[in-house]
Amino acid sequence: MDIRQLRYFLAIAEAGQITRAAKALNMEQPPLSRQLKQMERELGVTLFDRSGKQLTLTHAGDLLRERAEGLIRQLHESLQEVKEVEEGVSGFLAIGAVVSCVSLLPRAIERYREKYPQVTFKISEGDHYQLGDALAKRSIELVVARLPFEFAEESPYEYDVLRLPSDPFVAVIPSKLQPDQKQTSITLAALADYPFLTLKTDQTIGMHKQVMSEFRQSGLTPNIICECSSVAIILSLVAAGIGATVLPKSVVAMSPIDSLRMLRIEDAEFQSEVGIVWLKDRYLSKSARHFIDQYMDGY
Amino acid sequence: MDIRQLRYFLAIAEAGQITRAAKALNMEQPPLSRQLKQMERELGVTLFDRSGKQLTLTHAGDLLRERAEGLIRQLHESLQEVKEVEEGVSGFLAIGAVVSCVSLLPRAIERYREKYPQVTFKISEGDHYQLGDALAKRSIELVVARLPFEFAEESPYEYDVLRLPSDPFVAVIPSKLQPDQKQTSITLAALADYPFLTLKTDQTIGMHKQVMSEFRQSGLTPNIICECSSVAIILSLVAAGIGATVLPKSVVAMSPIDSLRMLRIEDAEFQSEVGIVWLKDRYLSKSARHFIDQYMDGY
DNA sequence: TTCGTCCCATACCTAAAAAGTATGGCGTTT
DNA sequence: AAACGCCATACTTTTTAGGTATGGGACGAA
Repeated sequence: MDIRQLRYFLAIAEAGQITRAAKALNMEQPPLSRQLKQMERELGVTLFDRSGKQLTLTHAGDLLRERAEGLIRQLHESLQEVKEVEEGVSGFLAIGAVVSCVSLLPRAIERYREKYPQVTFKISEGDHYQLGDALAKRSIELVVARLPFEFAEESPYEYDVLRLPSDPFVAVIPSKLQPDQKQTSITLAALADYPFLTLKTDQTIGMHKQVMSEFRQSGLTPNIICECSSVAIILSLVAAGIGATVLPKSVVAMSPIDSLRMLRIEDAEFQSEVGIVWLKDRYLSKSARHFIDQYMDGY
Repeated sequence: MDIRQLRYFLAIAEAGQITRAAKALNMEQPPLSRQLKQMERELGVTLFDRSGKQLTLTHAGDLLRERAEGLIRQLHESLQEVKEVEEGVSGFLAIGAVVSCVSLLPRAIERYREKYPQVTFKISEGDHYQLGDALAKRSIELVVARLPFEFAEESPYEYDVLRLPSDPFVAVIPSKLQPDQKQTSITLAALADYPFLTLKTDQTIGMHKQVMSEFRQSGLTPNIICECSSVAIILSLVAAGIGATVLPKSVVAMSPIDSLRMLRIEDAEFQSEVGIVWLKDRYLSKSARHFIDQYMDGY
């Protein structure tokens, strides 16, 4: 049974005769007659009562008419839905982000949804390793992360990257250890005097290395008293006065807390590169492309 | 977009590759490749991500898979339903009956539903004229009526008839006018002495004529004091003692009332022929055929 | 790295199915 | 009775799907 045959059948049912239906379908009468007959043979069913001068539906035919109308309507709707997903105006977009970048998402998503209100999001958070894995498994399409995006010695995948405006590192110091309200910056050397907290796990070590190398270039070695695995932990420790740390500005700006102060670092060109990362030469949904394009256009 | 293509698409989605799907479909790989490509072109949609070694569904493809599965399932179910209606195991059966025959329906329907519990009924009641009209308009398929089934001088339709066991006419007499409890029969002559009620309207005159002609053959002329249009009216008038009448036995037996008595008519072969009537050489649903067959088998 | 394997895509050919044409039969209408 | 309208059949043409041969690209093993 074929969609075309269902259409033919409906045309005949509506016209009440084959000749007129054939005209409506822009075809000749004999092929239509044949299709109807074949359909009835295939189903083992009499669809029309031909005994009168006018073709009338049998009970079976009337039921088929109802069902066929529904099916054809549903088919159209489904194809329309599929097209919308393809065009990126509907469907969903799965994005992953490292903790230190989640603060960038709300604004981006808000902007995106202004243009494509039908698109929903699936956001996951993880370290570079988890996110790279998720990309490979295609459970997410885009990653927002600190650059460079590396999660293993040698990944078998290649990535495309869109660099976002870089995010300057700032010093984060407990208010109680830095009572001078007017001071807005600090030197690396002064910073190295504080007990130091760093964001580091076995899996995510990139930012830690970047910060350390900056100190090392100035001949300094901070006194690391704690390695923390999450931003929430490190900020709460700083707020409690345990020590100071260095974090990308956007991370700190997201959660302003009275008990800690954010200071510019005077003597270092010290920035965290942030980027949107995706698998190179792999299929990217239109939704994901739109997300990227939004940044491309923006800057 | 074609059902076949949806099947192909689902096979590919399930197999994860075209070659294996082609094997499952008992066809070669190139035609399947082409169909998929054509489908994507037709929809303007990328359904599979071919960049990996394994074909994976895009978001649009995944949506189409869901929809296609639903559509194909529904199509099968619909065709199955249609076949069931054709076979007469499902659907409905529209029957008309004259008032004096409705008493025959309950048992017939009960018996029918034992065999075809999925079939529902639409019953309408009317005179010969209305029922013939309904047959012509195909709003009913069968009529149960007194024979002969004639409703106009010349009907443009021909009918097929299945005669049912004939229904003897009985005299119906008010208990108060016939106090002898033991008497079970009466002569035409005795009956003609009662004030007579008859079932007759302008449209339905058959039974009246039959009864009158029977009296006439015996040289009797009943004293007709009232023409009634319905069984309910005539029975209530008899019960009230207004007069006597003659009705088919089944009609009276249906509603036994203390205040009236039913007597066999001794000296007349006096029967009402009952039959199932339908349009000759016209389509009859299987349900209707089954209904007729049930009587054919029964007797 | 290179070779072999697996899979998809393309080009070309064959087969099947659908559409078109011509025509005849049947029933209704005038 | 003749004319018309509609359906059905037989036959032809066109379209579309399916099959065969083959090449290119990715992946894995040697």
